[in-house]
Amino acid sequence: MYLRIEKGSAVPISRQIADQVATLCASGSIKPGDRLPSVRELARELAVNQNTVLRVYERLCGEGLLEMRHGQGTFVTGRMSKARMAAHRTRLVDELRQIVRQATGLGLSPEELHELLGEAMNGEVTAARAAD
Amino acid sequence: MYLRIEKGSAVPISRQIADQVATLCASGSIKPGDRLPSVRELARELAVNQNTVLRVYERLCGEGLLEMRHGQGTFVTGRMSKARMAAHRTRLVDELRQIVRQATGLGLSPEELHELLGEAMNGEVTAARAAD
Amino acid sequence: MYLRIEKGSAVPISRQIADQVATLCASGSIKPGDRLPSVRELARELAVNQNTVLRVYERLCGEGLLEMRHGQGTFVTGRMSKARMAAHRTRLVDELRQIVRQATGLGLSPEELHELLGEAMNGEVTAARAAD
Amino acid sequence: MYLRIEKGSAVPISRQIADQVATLCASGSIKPGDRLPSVRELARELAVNQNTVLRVYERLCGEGLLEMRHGQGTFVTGRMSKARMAAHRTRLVDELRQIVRQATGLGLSPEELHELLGEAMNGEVTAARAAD
DNA sequence: GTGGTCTAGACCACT
DNA sequence: GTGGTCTAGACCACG
Repeated sequence: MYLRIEKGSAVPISRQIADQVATLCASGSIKPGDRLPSVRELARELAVNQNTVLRVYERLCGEGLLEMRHGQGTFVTGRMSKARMAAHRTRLVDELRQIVRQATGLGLSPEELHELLGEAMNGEVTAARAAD
Repeated sequence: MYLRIEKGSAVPISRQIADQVATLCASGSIKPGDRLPSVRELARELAVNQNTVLRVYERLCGEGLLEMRHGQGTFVTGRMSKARMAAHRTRLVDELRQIVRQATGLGLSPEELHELLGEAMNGEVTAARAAD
Repeated sequence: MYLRIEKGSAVPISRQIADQVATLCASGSIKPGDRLPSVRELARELAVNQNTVLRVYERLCGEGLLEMRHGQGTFVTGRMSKARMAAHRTRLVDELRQIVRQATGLGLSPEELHELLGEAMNGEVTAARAAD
Repeated sequence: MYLRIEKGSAVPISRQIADQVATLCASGSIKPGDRLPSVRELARELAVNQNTVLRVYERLCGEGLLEMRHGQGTFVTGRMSKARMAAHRTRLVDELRQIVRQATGLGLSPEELHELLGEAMNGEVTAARAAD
Protein backbone atom coordinates (compact mmCIF):
# COMPACT_ATOMS: atom_id res chain seq x y z
CA MET A 1 0.00 0.00 0.00
CA TYR A 2 1.53 3.27 -1.08
CA LEU A 3 0.66 6.39 0.84
CA ARG A 4 2.22 9.76 0.65
CA ILE A 5 1.74 12.45 3.23
CA GLU A 6 2.96 16.02 3.22
CA LYS A 7 3.93 16.94 6.74
CA GLY A 8 3.89 20.68 6.35
CA SER A 9 0.51 20.76 4.68
CA ALA A 10 -2.43 22.65 6.08
CA VAL A 11 -4.36 19.40 5.82
CA PRO A 12 -3.88 17.40 9.02
CA ILE A 13 -1.79 14.27 8.73
CA SER A 14 -4.52 12.02 10.04
CA ARG A 15 -6.87 13.40 7.46
CA GLN A 16 -4.40 12.77 4.69
CA ILE A 17 -3.96 9.17 5.74
CA ALA A 18 -7.66 8.55 6.17
CA ASP A 19 -8.49 10.09 2.83
CA GLN A 20 -5.88 8.10 1.02
CA VAL A 21 -6.90 4.81 2.58
CA ALA A 22 -10.51 5.56 1.75
CA THR A 23 -9.53 6.41 -1.80
CA LEU A 24 -7.63 3.15 -2.17
CA CYS A 25 -10.74 1.31 -1.01
CA ALA A 26 -12.91 3.25 -3.38
CA SER A 27 -10.66 2.67 -6.33
CA GLY A 28 -10.41 -1.03 -5.66
CA SER A 29 -6.66 -0.92 -5.09
CA ILE A 30 -7.38 -2.57 -1.80
CA LYS A 31 -10.38 -4.87 -1.54
CA PRO A 32 -12.50 -6.39 1.23
CA GLY A 33 -10.50 -9.02 3.00
CA ASP A 34 -7.14 -7.39 2.29
CA ARG A 35 -4.93 -6.82 5.25
CA LEU A 36 -3.57 -3.35 5.86
CA PRO A 37 -0.09 -2.70 7.20
CA SER A 38 -0.01 -2.87 10.96
CA VAL A 39 -0.32 0.34 12.94
CA ARG A 40 3.31 0.39 13.93
CA GLU A 41 4.46 -0.58 10.47
CA LEU A 42 2.57 2.23 8.79
CA ALA A 43 3.58 4.65 11.51
CA ARG A 44 7.22 3.84 10.91
CA GLU A 45 6.87 4.01 7.15
CA LEU A 46 5.21 7.43 7.30
CA ALA A 47 7.42 8.63 10.14
CA VAL A 48 4.36 9.45 12.15
CA ASN A 49 3.30 8.67 15.69
CA GLN A 50 1.61 5.29 16.16
CA ASN A 51 -1.33 6.88 17.90
CA THR A 52 -2.01 8.97 14.85
CA VAL A 53 -2.24 5.88 12.66
CA LEU A 54 -4.21 4.03 15.28
CA ARG A 55 -6.83 6.73 15.43
CA VAL A 56 -7.17 6.77 11.67
CA TYR A 57 -7.77 3.03 11.66
CA GLU A 58 -10.28 3.39 14.48
CA ARG A 59 -12.10 6.15 12.68
CA LEU A 60 -12.33 4.15 9.50
CA CYS A 61 -13.54 1.17 11.52
CA GLY A 62 -16.25 3.37 12.89
CA GLU A 63 -17.25 4.14 9.34
CA GLY A 64 -17.42 0.44 8.50
CA LEU A 65 -14.57 0.57 6.04
CA LEU A 66 -12.08 -1.37 8.12
CA GLU A 67 -12.12 -3.97 10.83
CA MET A 68 -9.45 -4.46 13.44
CA ARG A 69 -9.06 -8.06 14.49
CA HIS A 70 -7.28 -8.43 17.77
CA GLY A 71 -3.94 -10.05 17.27
CA GLN A 72 -4.34 -10.47 13.54
CA GLY A 73 -4.27 -7.02 12.05
CA THR A 74 -6.53 -4.59 10.29
CA PHE A 75 -8.62 -5.61 7.30
CA VAL A 76 -10.72 -4.00 4.67
CA THR A 77 -14.36 -4.90 5.19
CA GLY A 78 -16.38 -2.75 2.90
CA ARG A 79 -16.34 -0.47 -0.02
CA MET A 80 -17.11 3.18 0.32
CA SER A 81 -20.75 4.04 -0.05
CA LYS A 82 -21.70 5.94 -3.17
CA ALA A 83 -22.79 8.85 -1.04
CA ARG A 84 -19.45 8.98 0.69
CA MET A 85 -17.61 8.84 -2.58
CA ALA A 86 -19.68 11.64 -4.01
CA ALA A 87 -19.03 13.75 -0.94
CA HIS A 88 -15.36 13.00 -1.14
CA ARG A 89 -15.32 14.01 -4.76
CA THR A 90 -17.17 17.23 -4.13
CA ARG A 91 -14.70 18.12 -1.48
CA LEU A 92 -11.78 17.47 -3.77
CA VAL A 93 -13.27 19.72 -6.39
CA ASP A 94 -13.72 22.48 -3.82
CA GLU A 95 -10.14 22.15 -2.73
CA LEU A 96 -8.95 22.16 -6.32
CA ARG A 97 -10.85 25.37 -6.84
CA GLN A 98 -9.21 26.93 -3.79
CA ILE A 99 -5.77 25.98 -4.95
CA VAL A 100 -6.35 27.16 -8.47
CA ARG A 101 -7.62 30.45 -7.14
CA GLN A 102 -4.42 31.00 -5.24
CA ALA A 103 -2.20 29.68 -7.95
CA THR A 104 -3.61 32.10 -10.50
CA GLY A 105 -3.24 34.84 -7.91
CA LEU A 106 0.42 33.96 -7.64
CA GLY A 107 0.79 34.38 -11.33
CA LEU A 108 0.65 30.83 -12.58
CA SER A 109 -0.83 30.78 -16.05
CA PRO A 110 -3.48 28.27 -17.08
CA GLU A 111 -0.88 26.53 -19.20
CA GLU A 112 1.43 26.12 -16.27
CA LEU A 113 -1.39 24.74 -14.22
CA HIS A 114 -2.31 22.20 -16.82
CA GLU A 115 1.32 21.23 -17.02
CA LEU A 116 1.48 20.82 -13.29
CA LEU A 117 -1.61 18.73 -13.41
CA GLY A 118 0.00 16.52 -15.99
CA GLU A 119 3.13 16.18 -13.93
CA ALA A 120 1.12 15.39 -10.86
CA MET A 121 -0.68 12.63 -12.69
CA ASN A 122 2.49 11.23 -14.13
CA GLY A 123 4.16 11.43 -10.78
CA GLU A 124 1.24 9.46 -9.47
CA VAL A 125 1.61 6.83 -12.13
CA THR A 126 5.32 6.61 -11.53
CA ALA A 127 4.81 6.35 -7.83
CA ALA A 128 2.26 3.62 -8.32
CA ARG A 129 4.70 1.73 -10.51
CA ALA A 130 7.43 2.19 -7.99
CA ALA A 131 5.16 0.62 -5.43
CA ASP A 132 4.59 -2.44 -7.57
CA MET B 1 -11.20 42.57 -1.40
CA TYR B 2 -12.68 39.30 -2.44
CA LEU B 3 -12.05 36.28 -0.25
CA ARG B 4 -13.69 32.93 -0.37
CA ILE B 5 -13.43 30.45 2.44
CA GLU B 6 -14.78 26.92 2.65
CA LYS B 7 -16.02 26.36 6.16
CA GLY B 8 -16.11 22.59 6.10
CA SER B 9 -12.61 22.25 4.69
CA ALA B 10 -9.85 20.38 6.43
CA VAL B 11 -7.81 23.55 6.06
CA PRO B 12 -8.46 25.81 9.04
CA ILE B 13 -10.43 28.95 8.31
CA SER B 14 -7.70 31.19 9.63
CA ARG B 15 -5.21 29.52 7.35
CA GLN B 16 -7.45 30.01 4.36
CA ILE B 17 -7.84 33.69 5.12
CA ALA B 18 -4.16 34.22 5.76
CA ASP B 19 -3.15 32.43 2.58
CA GLN B 20 -5.57 34.41 0.48
CA VAL B 21 -4.56 37.73 1.92
CA ALA B 22 -0.93 36.82 1.39
CA THR B 23 -1.72 35.83 -2.17
CA LEU B 24 -3.48 39.12 -2.80
CA CYS B 25 -0.39 40.92 -1.55
CA ALA B 26 1.86 38.80 -3.69
CA SER B 27 -0.19 39.33 -6.80
CA GLY B 28 -0.35 43.05 -6.33
CA SER B 29 -4.13 43.06 -5.99
CA ILE B 30 -3.56 44.88 -2.74
CA LYS B 31 -0.53 47.10 -2.39
CA PRO B 32 1.50 48.67 0.40
CA GLY B 33 -0.52 51.47 1.93
CA ASP B 34 -3.86 49.92 1.09
CA ARG B 35 -6.30 49.55 3.92
CA LEU B 36 -7.80 46.15 4.55
CA PRO B 37 -11.36 45.67 5.71
CA SER B 38 -11.59 46.11 9.46
CA VAL B 39 -11.53 43.06 11.68
CA ARG B 40 -15.25 43.31 12.37
CA GLU B 41 -16.10 43.99 8.77
CA LEU B 42 -14.23 41.01 7.41
CA ALA B 43 -15.51 38.81 10.20
CA ARG B 44 -19.07 39.74 9.34
CA GLU B 45 -18.49 39.34 5.63
CA LEU B 46 -17.03 35.87 6.03
CA ALA B 47 -19.46 34.92 8.79
CA VAL B 48 -16.56 34.15 11.05
CA ASN B 49 -15.70 35.14 14.57
CA GLN B 50 -13.90 38.44 15.05
CA ASN B 51 -11.13 36.80 17.01
CA THR B 52 -10.41 34.51 14.10
CA VAL B 53 -9.87 37.43 11.76
CA LEU B 54 -7.95 39.33 14.40
CA ARG B 55 -5.52 36.48 14.88
CA VAL B 56 -4.96 36.22 11.15
CA TYR B 57 -4.19 39.92 10.93
CA GLU B 58 -1.89 39.67 13.92
CA ARG B 59 -0.03 36.76 12.41
CA LEU B 60 0.43 38.58 9.13
CA CYS B 61 1.64 41.60 11.07
CA GLY B 62 4.20 39.38 12.73
CA GLU B 63 5.37 38.41 9.28
CA GLY B 64 5.70 42.03 8.30
CA LEU B 65 3.01 41.88 5.66
CA LEU B 66 0.47 44.03 7.47
CA GLU B 67 0.41 46.76 10.04
CA MET B 68 -2.42 47.43 12.46
CA ARG B 69 -2.92 51.04 13.47
CA HIS B 70 -4.93 51.55 16.58
CA GLY B 71 -8.19 53.24 15.81
CA GLN B 72 -7.40 53.57 12.14
CA GLY B 73 -7.44 50.14 10.64
CA THR B 74 -5.16 47.54 9.16
CA PHE B 75 -2.84 48.32 6.28
CA VAL B 76 -0.60 46.52 3.85
CA THR B 77 3.02 47.34 4.56
CA GLY B 78 5.13 45.04 2.50
CA ARG B 79 5.16 42.70 -0.39
CA MET B 80 5.82 39.07 0.22
CA SER B 81 9.45 38.10 0.13
CA LYS B 82 10.54 36.03 -2.82
CA ALA B 83 11.39 33.18 -0.49
CA ARG B 84 7.92 33.21 1.00
CA MET B 85 6.31 33.29 -2.41
CA ALA B 86 8.38 30.37 -3.57
CA ALA B 87 7.46 28.43 -0.45
CA HIS B 88 3.83 29.28 -0.95
CA ARG B 89 4.00 28.10 -4.52
CA THR B 90 5.74 24.88 -3.63
CA ARG B 91 3.09 24.14 -1.08
CA LEU B 92 0.35 24.76 -3.59
CA VAL B 93 1.96 22.37 -6.03
CA ASP B 94 2.26 19.75 -3.31
CA GLU B 95 -1.37 20.10 -2.44
CA LEU B 96 -2.34 19.98 -6.06
CA ARG B 97 -0.43 16.73 -6.34
CA GLN B 98 -2.23 15.34 -3.32
CA ILE B 99 -5.59 16.19 -4.75
CA VAL B 100 -4.78 14.81 -8.14
CA ARG B 101 -3.59 11.61 -6.55
CA GLN B 102 -6.89 11.18 -4.78
CA ALA B 103 -8.95 12.31 -7.71
CA THR B 104 -7.39 9.75 -10.02
CA GLY B 105 -7.87 7.16 -7.29
CA LEU B 106 -11.54 8.05 -7.26
CA GLY B 107 -11.74 7.38 -10.93
CA LEU B 108 -11.56 10.85 -12.37
CA SER B 109 -9.89 10.68 -15.75
CA PRO B 110 -7.19 13.14 -16.74
CA GLU B 111 -9.65 14.71 -19.13
CA GLU B 112 -12.13 15.29 -16.36
CA LEU B 113 -9.42 16.81 -14.22
CA HIS B 114 -8.36 19.20 -16.92
CA GLU B 115 -11.98 20.14 -17.37
CA LEU B 116 -12.35 20.77 -13.66
CA LEU B 117 -9.25 22.87 -13.73
CA GLY B 118 -10.72 24.90 -16.52
CA GLU B 119 -13.94 25.38 -14.61
CA ALA B 120 -12.05 26.35 -11.49
CA MET B 121 -10.15 28.98 -13.40
CA ASN B 122 -13.23 30.31 -15.07
CA GLY B 123 -14.95 30.43 -11.72
CA GLU B 124 -12.01 32.44 -10.58
CA VAL B 125 -12.26 34.84 -13.47
CA THR B 126 -15.97 35.25 -12.90
CA ALA B 127 -15.40 35.91 -9.25
CA ALA B 128 -12.77 38.48 -10.05
CA ARG B 129 -15.15 40.21 -12.41
CA ALA B 130 -17.88 40.13 -9.83
CA ALA B 131 -15.52 41.88 -7.43
CA ASP B 132 -14.94 44.73 -9.83
CA MET C 1 10.21 29.13 36.02
CA TYR C 2 9.17 31.90 38.33
CA LEU C 3 6.86 34.57 37.00
CA ARG C 4 4.96 37.19 38.87
CA ILE C 5 2.13 39.10 37.37
CA GLU C 6 0.08 41.91 38.83
CA LYS C 7 -3.47 41.48 37.71
CA GLY C 8 -4.69 44.96 38.41
CA SER C 9 -1.80 46.65 36.65
CA ALA C 10 -2.25 49.00 33.76
CA VAL C 11 0.18 46.78 31.90
CA PRO C 12 -1.77 43.99 30.19
CA ILE C 13 -1.24 40.55 31.65
CA SER C 14 -0.03 39.14 28.36
CA ARG C 15 2.54 41.87 28.11
CA GLN C 16 3.78 41.16 31.60
CA ILE C 17 4.17 37.49 30.85
CA ALA C 18 5.87 38.11 27.52
CA ASP C 19 8.29 40.61 29.01
CA GLN C 20 9.21 38.32 31.85
CA VAL C 21 9.75 35.30 29.63
CA ALA C 22 11.85 37.43 27.31
CA THR C 23 13.85 38.66 30.28
CA LEU C 24 14.44 35.13 31.50
CA CYS C 25 15.75 34.26 28.04
CA ALA C 26 17.94 37.31 27.98
CA SER C 27 19.39 36.66 31.39
CA GLY C 28 20.15 33.06 30.62
CA SER C 29 17.83 31.75 33.33
CA ILE C 30 16.24 29.72 30.57
CA LYS C 31 18.37 28.60 27.66
CA PRO C 32 17.79 27.36 24.13
CA GLY C 33 16.42 23.85 24.25
CA ASP C 34 14.74 24.32 27.61
CA ARG C 35 11.11 23.42 27.81
CA LEU C 36 8.69 26.00 29.14
CA PRO C 37 5.70 25.10 31.23
CA SER C 38 2.82 24.01 29.06
CA VAL C 39 0.14 26.50 28.15
CA ARG C 40 -2.34 24.93 30.52
CA GLU C 41 0.18 24.61 33.31
CA LEU C 42 1.28 28.23 33.19
CA ALA C 43 -2.29 29.40 32.81
CA ARG C 44 -3.26 27.50 35.93
CA GLU C 45 -0.21 28.67 37.84
CA LEU C 46 -0.85 32.33 37.03
CA ALA C 47 -4.62 31.96 37.35
CA VAL C 48 -5.01 33.27 33.86
CA ASN C 49 -6.95 32.07 30.86
CA GLN C 50 -5.25 29.50 28.63
CA ASN C 51 -5.77 31.62 25.56
CA THR C 52 -3.89 34.45 27.17
CA VAL C 53 -0.85 32.29 27.73
CA LEU C 54 -1.21 30.72 24.32
CA ARG C 55 -1.17 34.08 22.60
CA VAL C 56 1.93 35.10 24.51
CA TYR C 57 3.72 31.95 23.44
CA GLU C 58 2.59 32.46 19.87
CA ARG C 59 3.83 36.02 19.84
CA LEU C 60 7.20 35.01 21.20
CA CYS C 61 7.35 32.28 18.58
CA GLY C 62 6.75 34.91 15.96
CA GLU C 63 9.75 36.75 17.33
CA GLY C 64 11.87 33.64 17.10
CA LEU C 65 12.37 33.33 20.82
CA LEU C 66 10.27 30.19 21.31
CA GLU C 67 9.14 27.22 19.31
CA MET C 68 5.95 25.29 19.89
CA ARG C 69 6.06 21.60 19.06
CA HIS C 70 2.73 19.97 18.62
CA GLY C 71 2.08 17.46 21.33
CA GLN C 72 5.44 18.00 22.92
CA GLY C 73 5.50 21.42 24.43
CA THR C 74 7.03 24.83 24.03
CA PHE C 75 10.77 25.30 23.88
CA VAL C 76 13.28 28.10 23.96
CA THR C 77 15.00 28.42 20.61
CA GLY C 78 16.96 31.60 20.61
CA ARG C 79 18.44 34.24 22.77
CA MET C 80 17.18 37.74 22.53
CA SER C 81 18.93 39.84 19.95
CA LYS C 82 21.13 42.59 21.28
CA ALA C 83 18.88 45.14 19.65
CA ARG C 84 15.84 43.72 21.38
CA MET C 85 17.61 43.68 24.71
CA ALA C 86 18.68 47.26 24.30
CA ALA C 87 15.15 48.28 23.39
CA HIS C 88 13.80 46.38 26.36
CA ARG C 89 16.25 48.12 28.60
CA THR C 90 15.47 51.52 27.24
CA ARG C 91 11.82 50.91 27.82
CA LEU C 92 12.44 49.86 31.39
CA VAL C 93 14.43 53.00 32.04
CA ASP C 94 11.64 55.12 30.57
CA GLU C 95 9.08 53.44 32.75
CA LEU C 96 11.30 53.84 35.77
CA ARG C 97 11.50 57.52 34.98
CA GLN C 98 7.73 57.74 34.72
CA ILE C 99 7.28 56.07 38.06
CA VAL C 100 9.87 58.17 39.75
CA ARG C 101 8.26 61.27 38.37
CA GLN C 102 4.96 60.32 39.87
CA ALA C 103 6.44 59.08 43.09
CA THR C 104 8.22 62.35 43.72
CA GLY C 105 5.01 64.12 42.82
CA LEU C 106 3.27 62.12 45.50
CA GLY C 107 5.78 63.30 48.00
CA LEU C 108 8.14 60.36 48.19
CA SER C 109 11.61 61.61 49.00
CA PRO C 110 14.68 60.38 47.14
CA GLU C 111 15.67 58.47 50.25
CA GLU C 112 12.36 56.68 50.38
CA LEU C 113 12.68 55.78 46.71
CA HIS C 114 16.12 54.33 47.18
CA GLU C 115 14.78 52.35 50.09
CA LEU C 116 11.93 51.05 47.98
CA LEU C 117 14.38 50.11 45.29
CA GLY C 118 16.38 48.17 47.83
CA GLU C 119 13.30 46.37 49.05
CA ALA C 120 12.23 45.57 45.53
CA MET C 121 15.62 44.06 44.80
CA ASN C 122 15.64 42.08 47.98
CA GLY C 123 12.18 40.84 47.24
CA GLU C 124 13.53 39.76 43.92
CA VAL C 125 16.41 37.91 45.48
CA THR C 126 14.08 36.21 47.89
CA ALA C 127 11.77 35.22 45.11
CA ALA C 128 14.65 33.85 43.11
CA ARG C 129 15.73 31.80 46.09
CA ALA C 130 12.21 30.56 46.60
CA ALA C 131 12.25 29.37 43.00
CA ASP C 132 15.35 27.27 43.59
CA MET D 1 1.37 72.09 33.42
CA TYR D 2 4.12 69.77 32.41
CA LEU D 3 3.19 66.26 31.38
CA ARG D 4 5.31 63.66 29.75
CA ILE D 5 3.92 60.60 28.10
CA GLU D 6 5.79 57.67 26.58
CA LYS D 7 3.92 56.58 23.53
CA GLY D 8 5.45 53.14 23.20
CA SER D 9 4.87 52.24 26.83
CA ALA D 10 2.82 49.29 27.89
CA VAL D 11 0.88 51.71 30.06
CA PRO D 12 -1.97 53.21 28.04
CA ILE D 13 -1.63 56.84 27.11
CA SER D 14 -4.86 57.83 28.77
CA ARG D 15 -3.74 56.18 31.95
CA GLN D 16 -0.45 58.04 31.86
CA ILE D 17 -2.20 61.34 31.45
CA ALA D 18 -4.77 60.66 34.13
CA ASP D 19 -2.15 59.50 36.59
CA GLN D 20 0.01 62.52 36.02
CA VAL D 21 -2.84 64.96 36.36
CA ALA D 22 -3.93 63.21 39.52
CA THR D 23 -0.39 63.33 40.83
CA LEU D 24 -0.14 67.04 40.12
CA CYS D 25 -3.33 67.54 42.10
CA ALA D 26 -2.07 65.42 44.93
CA SER D 27 1.24 67.19 45.11
CA GLY D 28 -0.36 70.58 45.08
CA SER D 29 1.31 71.60 41.84
CA ILE D 30 -2.17 72.38 40.63
CA LYS D 31 -4.76 73.50 43.13
CA PRO D 32 -8.54 73.75 43.30
CA GLY D 33 -9.68 76.54 41.06
CA ASP D 34 -6.76 76.24 38.68
CA ARG D 35 -7.63 75.96 35.05
CA LEU D 36 -6.20 73.07 33.08
CA PRO D 37 -5.13 73.38 29.46
CA SER D 38 -8.03 72.92 27.10
CA VAL D 39 -8.66 69.52 25.59
CA ARG D 40 -7.40 70.50 22.17
CA GLU D 41 -4.45 72.37 23.60
CA LEU D 42 -3.25 69.41 25.66
CA ALA D 43 -3.99 67.04 22.80
CA ARG D 44 -1.78 69.07 20.51
CA GLU D 45 0.93 69.43 23.09
CA LEU D 46 1.07 65.69 23.72
CA ALA D 47 0.50 64.81 20.06
CA VAL D 48 -2.47 62.72 21.05
CA ASN D 49 -6.01 62.49 19.80
CA GLN D 50 -8.42 65.01 21.33
CA ASN D 51 -10.86 62.30 22.28
CA THR D 52 -8.19 60.64 24.36
CA VAL D 53 -7.67 63.81 26.38
CA LEU D 54 -11.38 64.44 26.56
CA ARG D 55 -12.03 61.03 28.09
CA VAL D 56 -9.31 61.52 30.64
CA TYR D 57 -10.87 64.80 31.71
CA GLU D 58 -14.29 63.17 31.84
CA ARG D 59 -13.00 60.31 33.90
CA LEU D 60 -11.33 62.64 36.37
CA CYS D 61 -14.54 64.66 36.53
CA GLY D 62 -16.35 61.48 37.41
CA GLU D 63 -13.90 61.06 40.27
CA GLY D 64 -14.59 64.56 41.49
CA LEU D 65 -11.09 65.78 40.80
CA LEU D 66 -11.95 68.07 37.92
CA GLU D 67 -14.93 70.00 36.68
CA MET D 68 -15.63 70.91 33.10
CA ARG D 69 -17.42 74.20 32.69
CA HIS D 70 -19.08 74.56 29.38
CA GLY D 71 -17.39 77.25 27.33
CA GLN D 72 -14.90 78.12 30.04
CA GLY D 73 -12.59 75.20 30.39
CA THR D 74 -11.66 72.51 32.83
CA PHE D 75 -10.86 73.29 36.43
CA VAL D 76 -9.45 71.53 39.43
CA THR D 77 -12.14 71.09 42.03
CA GLY D 78 -10.76 68.82 44.69
CA ARG D 79 -7.73 67.22 46.10
CA MET D 80 -7.26 63.52 45.90
CA SER D 81 -8.63 61.60 48.83
CA LYS D 82 -6.10 60.05 51.15
CA ALA D 83 -7.37 56.64 50.21
CA ARG D 84 -6.83 57.32 46.56
CA MET D 85 -3.36 58.62 47.17
CA ALA D 86 -2.48 55.57 49.19
CA ALA D 87 -3.80 53.31 46.44
CA HIS D 88 -1.86 55.26 43.87
CA ARG D 89 1.27 54.91 45.91
CA THR D 90 0.81 51.21 46.42
CA ARG D 91 0.42 50.75 42.72
CA LEU D 92 3.56 52.69 42.01
CA VAL D 93 5.51 50.53 44.40
CA ASP D 94 4.18 47.41 42.72
CA GLU D 95 5.19 48.70 39.34
CA LEU D 96 8.58 49.67 40.63
CA ARG D 97 9.00 46.16 41.90
CA GLN D 98 8.06 44.74 38.51
CA ILE D 99 10.53 46.94 36.74
CA VAL D 100 13.31 46.21 39.15
CA ARG D 101 12.67 42.52 38.77
CA GLN D 102 13.12 42.76 35.05
CA ALA D 103 16.00 45.13 35.23
CA THR D 104 17.97 42.82 37.49
CA GLY D 105 17.07 39.98 35.15
CA LEU D 106 18.59 41.96 32.33
CA GLY D 107 21.78 42.25 34.26
CA LEU D 108 21.51 45.72 35.72
CA SER D 109 23.35 45.86 39.01
CA PRO D 110 21.85 47.50 42.10
CA GLU D 111 24.39 50.29 41.69
CA GLU D 112 23.27 50.95 38.16
CA LEU D 113 19.66 50.98 39.28
CA HIS D 114 20.34 53.49 42.01
CA GLU D 115 22.20 55.58 39.50
CA LEU D 116 19.27 55.39 37.12
CA LEU D 117 16.97 56.39 39.91
CA GLY D 118 19.16 59.35 40.61
CA GLU D 119 19.18 60.34 36.97
CA ALA D 120 15.44 59.92 36.75
CA MET D 121 14.97 62.23 39.68
CA ASN D 122 17.39 64.77 38.36
CA GLY D 123 15.80 64.53 34.97
CA GLU D 124 12.56 65.21 36.71
CA VAL D 125 13.94 68.23 38.49
CA THR D 126 15.47 69.51 35.30
CA ALA D 127 12.26 69.00 33.43
CA ALA D 128 10.33 70.78 36.13
CA ARG D 129 12.73 73.69 35.91
CA ALA D 130 12.48 73.76 32.18
CA ALA D 131 8.74 74.06 32.57
CA ASP D 132 9.05 77.08 34.81
C1' DG E 1 -0.58 14.74 28.11
C1' DT E 2 0.64 18.53 24.41
C1' DG E 3 -0.52 22.54 21.08
C1' DG E 4 -4.31 24.60 17.72
C1' DT E 5 -8.70 26.37 16.10
C1' DC E 6 -13.01 28.50 16.78
C1' DT E 7 -16.84 30.65 19.11
C1' DA E 8 -19.29 34.19 21.95
C1' DG E 9 -19.18 37.97 24.47
C1' DA E 10 -17.40 41.62 27.71
C1' DC E 11 -14.72 45.54 28.32
C1' DC E 12 -10.84 48.80 27.25
C1' DA E 13 -8.10 52.12 24.45
C1' DC E 14 -7.24 55.17 20.40
C1' DT E 15 -8.84 58.16 16.14
C1' DG F 1 -15.77 53.81 14.20
C1' DT F 2 -11.04 51.26 14.87
C1' DG F 3 -7.79 47.71 17.17
C1' DG F 4 -6.59 45.10 21.81
C1' DT F 5 -7.16 42.29 25.92
C1' DC F 6 -9.31 38.83 28.51
C1' DT F 7 -12.50 35.21 29.68
C1' DA F 8 -14.90 30.63 29.28
C1' DG F 9 -15.55 26.74 27.02
C1' DA F 10 -15.90 23.40 23.10
C1' DC F 11 -13.65 20.49 19.98
C1' DC F 12 -9.67 18.86 17.09
C1' DA F 13 -4.96 17.03 16.18
C1' DC F 14 -0.47 15.14 17.58
C1' DG F 15 2.85 12.27 20.81
